[in-house]
Amino acid sequence: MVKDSTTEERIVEAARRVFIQKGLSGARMQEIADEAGINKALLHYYFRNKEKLFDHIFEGVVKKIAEGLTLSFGKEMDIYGRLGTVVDVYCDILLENRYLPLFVLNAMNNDPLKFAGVLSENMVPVYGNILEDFRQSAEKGVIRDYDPVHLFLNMLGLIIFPFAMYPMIEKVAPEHIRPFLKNFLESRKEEIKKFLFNALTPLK
Amino acid sequence: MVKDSTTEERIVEAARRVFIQKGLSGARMQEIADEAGINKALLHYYFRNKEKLFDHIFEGVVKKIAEGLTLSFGKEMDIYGRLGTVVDVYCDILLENRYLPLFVLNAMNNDPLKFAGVLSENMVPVYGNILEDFRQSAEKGVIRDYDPVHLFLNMLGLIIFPFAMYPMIEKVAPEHIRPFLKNFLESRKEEIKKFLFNALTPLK
DNA sequence: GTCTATAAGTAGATAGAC
DNA sequence: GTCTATCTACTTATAGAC
Repeated sequence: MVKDSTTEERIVEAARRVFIQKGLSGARMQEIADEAGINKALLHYYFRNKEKLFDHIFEGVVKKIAEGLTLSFGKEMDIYGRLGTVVDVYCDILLENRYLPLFVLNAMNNDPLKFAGVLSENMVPVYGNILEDFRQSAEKGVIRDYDPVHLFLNMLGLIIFPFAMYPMIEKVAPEHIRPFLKNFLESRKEEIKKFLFNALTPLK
Repeated sequence: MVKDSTTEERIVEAARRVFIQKGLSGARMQEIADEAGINKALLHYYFRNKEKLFDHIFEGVVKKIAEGLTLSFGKEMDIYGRLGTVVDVYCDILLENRYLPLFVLNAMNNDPLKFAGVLSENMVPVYGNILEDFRQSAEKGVIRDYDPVHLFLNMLGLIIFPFAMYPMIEKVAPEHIRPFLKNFLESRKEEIKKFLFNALTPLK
């Protein structure tokens, strides 16, 4: 509980922690209130009900991810430079919060029609960009010929899945291998790029 | 509700459907009872409480996955044949139930210490096998030189992640592209193998 | 084994004082 | 804005008849 911040900010931070870890149905308003150092009534004063609070958190999370990715799109690059940046930025985001993938997937799974709007609104500009790059690069022969959608999902899987698994790996890892785990996640960036680029580079 | 099966069987089937879709905290005993065509009291008669019922379902799901994978390990093959089989079998399992990845990940996330035992007990024999194969093949130069653990996670990400995303894609897809979606998932098998093998095959 | 009825506890939400 | 106290509804779990 950080004291020099507004009540609303503290609520949002607390709610983010709890919702991200436990999901909508698993989270308790009481726990969020405790984390924020206030009481339940005040949660309702600021956000009316649990659902609205969750929606607010979800939108914030998605916007932050999209924003991080968009910022990395400024400069002109070839496809490999660009994908390298996507991998790096995405991994950095996930390194900071490893529960994000499950959080987003679960929300989408529970109420797709509701959250699809938020997600596509924010992510389509980013993703559409990459897809178009894949298409053009394949045409020019700069990368091997894959279906762009498959290729795109392959990349997301390489980046996101290990982070989605990580929280559980971390908790069940025997003591003597713990020190290696942090390095392991850090090294994923380079490993993903190596693997991805090997699959992409034409034989010629 | 299938009539010619024991009550316990119907409970287990109903519970599997509901738990897999909604998770532990999202599932309601009432809904499971309704799905099974019985009443709540009977659930408790057979499984004492919600937690024990969930544990039973989780173990069954993990065992079934492990079993499917193990069966495919009978015959001798080179690494590419073997990985091809793993991809095919895994995809077939996930095609039948696309909610499986999220279900397992969430359970592990909620209570890692509890479910780690079940998971490692069943999966380590299978996964250890593949890891060892990676190690030896890299040594022999049959595949490129990757860290086996990274490589293994890469493969899992390629296979599992798109299926984990699929339920939501399906529900938000506009009408006119629906017909393509089923084919898309089917075609993942071949796309994964193509991508994976391209990344693995040494340049020489 | 299966049911109805109900107990016991929990969670989200509100009323109203300060 | 923030609190305490409380309401209402829901959920798991049990008691007890058949």
